[in-house]
Amino acid sequence: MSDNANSVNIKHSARGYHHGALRPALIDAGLTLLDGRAVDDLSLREVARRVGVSPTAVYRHFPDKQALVGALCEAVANDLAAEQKAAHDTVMAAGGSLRAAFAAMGQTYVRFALAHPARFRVMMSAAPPVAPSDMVRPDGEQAVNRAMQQLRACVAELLPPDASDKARDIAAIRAWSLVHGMAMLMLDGMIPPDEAIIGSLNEDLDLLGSATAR
Amino acid sequence: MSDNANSVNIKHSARGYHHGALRPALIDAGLTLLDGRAVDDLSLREVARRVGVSPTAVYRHFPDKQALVGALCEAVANDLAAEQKAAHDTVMAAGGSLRAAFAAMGQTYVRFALAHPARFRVMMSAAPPVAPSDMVRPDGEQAVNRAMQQLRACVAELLPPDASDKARDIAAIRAWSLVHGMAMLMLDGMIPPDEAIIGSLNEDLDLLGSATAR
DNA sequence: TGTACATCAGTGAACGCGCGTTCACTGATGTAC
DNA sequence: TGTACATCAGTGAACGCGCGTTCACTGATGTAC
Repeated sequence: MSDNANSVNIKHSARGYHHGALRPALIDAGLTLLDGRAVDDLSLREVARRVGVSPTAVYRHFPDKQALVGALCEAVANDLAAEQKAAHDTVMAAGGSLRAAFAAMGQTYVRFALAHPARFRVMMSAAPPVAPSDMVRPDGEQAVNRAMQQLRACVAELLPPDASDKARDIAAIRAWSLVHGMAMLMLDGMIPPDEAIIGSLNEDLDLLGSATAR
Repeated sequence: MSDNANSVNIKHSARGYHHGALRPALIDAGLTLLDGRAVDDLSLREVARRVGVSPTAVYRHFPDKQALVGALCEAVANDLAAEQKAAHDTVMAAGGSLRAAFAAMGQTYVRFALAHPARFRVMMSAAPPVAPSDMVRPDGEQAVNRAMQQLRACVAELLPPDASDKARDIAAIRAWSLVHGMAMLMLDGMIPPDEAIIGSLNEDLDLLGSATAR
């Protein structure tokens, strides 16, 4: 879905696109444009332009710009989830430990962020920053969280059977925080995007896993 | 500097502000406006408006908007550094361990982000997101890093004397990543901003300290 | 102490820009009889 | 098979908006003689 397919020229008839073909094309164009632009520099008009369609046409498929961005967010979350799953499965298929598979997922997370900074950021913008007054999650942006279920599931398996649900939650949050923080600091240029640093996650994730087992 | 001082009405003469008084007032107004707006919704014109000055006046003190934002970034970094130092010193003064002081700094970091989401974000935007082509840090935005020296210094003290420089770097990066990731995930509404979760940093930072000591 | 003058922090009007969104419309597609 | 018609995904012009930045300017301040 996020493949760099040249989404222009998929017109097939004078009418325009085959039924339902414009929506995925718009999402694809949006993702492609995000490789080079900052998140806030992405405009509805630009997406339409890239697909070769008038800005108005977008409104046939999304109620407004926010909905378009929401669709982008979901697409990115799905891509990341797929890459994480692949990393996990590859390690397991090669006879690796569950912990090794867990670490591989974390490293995939960071590498994904580095490979697609703006996509990664738009994914995190799904849930709008908490407003000062309402800290409650506005729900509806659960695509990312769905993607994170894998991580939770993996963490849960790493913990001893008698671990409480709360212990599992905390462990997952710790792991996600570590990996997410490293990704963000690298994206923001605060720490160098070195593979050596990403590699150090192997040990950390291990630690986080065993530590919470207590 | 970031205190919520009412920066309007500091005019003293028909001429306008006392020599050099506008610049800090603009920074102060910018910080205040960031409590309620998203980072990208902050405009130069709005900052000027709040101080009660024409947009053009800003250009007497900053070459362009980016310079204004850079000044905001630096101010926030200094505020955070001050709060971290205070947290550290308070623990130490109460006879706490160096590790406890270290953990207190980390928790202060997260709480600061929660208290001032947009300020925190503008601080991280100091270094523009790494462009696809040039991964090199554009330097000049070292205010944040200067603020992080404290953390590095504290981590260094926690490590055994024979630890290599690289080990110290990695340890500091781990700690910063964990704490930063938690802050960002909370700001983005991905995990609840619970004090219980922030409290769990006590154990984690401990672990990171001892783990890297190996 | 007074006058002439350079400095410089402000003003206010204007610019061009791209944006998200709305409107009335067009014309091909697919369906009912 | 042919005709009438509803559907609906597109068009293109237009809107109002606030933005960052520029321009020529004004007028108080501080200094030199």
